[in-house]
Amino acid sequence: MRDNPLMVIYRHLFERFGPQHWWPGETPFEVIVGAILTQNTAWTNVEKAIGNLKQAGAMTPLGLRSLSMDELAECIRPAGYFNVKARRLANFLAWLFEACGGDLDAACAQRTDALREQLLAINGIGPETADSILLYAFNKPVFVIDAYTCRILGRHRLLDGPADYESVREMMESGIPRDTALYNEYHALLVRLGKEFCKPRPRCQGCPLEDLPHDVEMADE
DNA sequence: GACCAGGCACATC
DNA sequence: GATGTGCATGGT
Repeated sequence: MRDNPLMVIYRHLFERFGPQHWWPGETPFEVIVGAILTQNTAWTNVEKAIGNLKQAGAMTPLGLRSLSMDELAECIRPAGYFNVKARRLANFLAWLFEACGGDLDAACAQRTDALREQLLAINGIGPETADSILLYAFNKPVFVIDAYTCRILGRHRLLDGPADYESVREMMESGIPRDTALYNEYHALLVRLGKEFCKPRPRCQGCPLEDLPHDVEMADE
């Protein structure tokens, strides 16, 4: 395992950045709401929307369900795409109450693959959002793949060209020990690295991976 | 003012 | 099946 490039990257990142303590949410429900709100959106904007929801007493399944669509959209306006995301939150809630009686523990008690399938069947929850919920709200060992992950792996020549979500996920899950805490930390570290060094226009000087093989010019999106 | 941010669904070819 | 487009706010 020492020479596994994925674990080499992990060690570099952990040594440089330390534990990230993700996900920034006080409850599993808040993590789920955040996962939907952060779709293609900066987290700073999501925080404002979460603050509005808390102020409205809507950071529980019942509380959120009591809001009208207009009230919900108004609360989450700062997170962008507010009409779309209001519908997506409502879709998630509808599933939670219909399938699990509004009880997240009941949802969590299911097999991981069955739960993942149900989440993916909800309109507005795609693979990244589903896996973020599984890992960070339900503590299931599912590796979350996002744009940063693909970009970083691509630039370090660990992907053969553009790869689809599932194949990248399988690569990560088969390449590192199946461990929820490790998955949690690793993904958070990749996002941290991505935010600081691996934007579409990369800034590689000082990057903790700058001594590893990489190619900043590679077309990767 | 352009670019970017922890995507996804849907239309079109 | 692949590719393009709409959705929207706020920070840099």
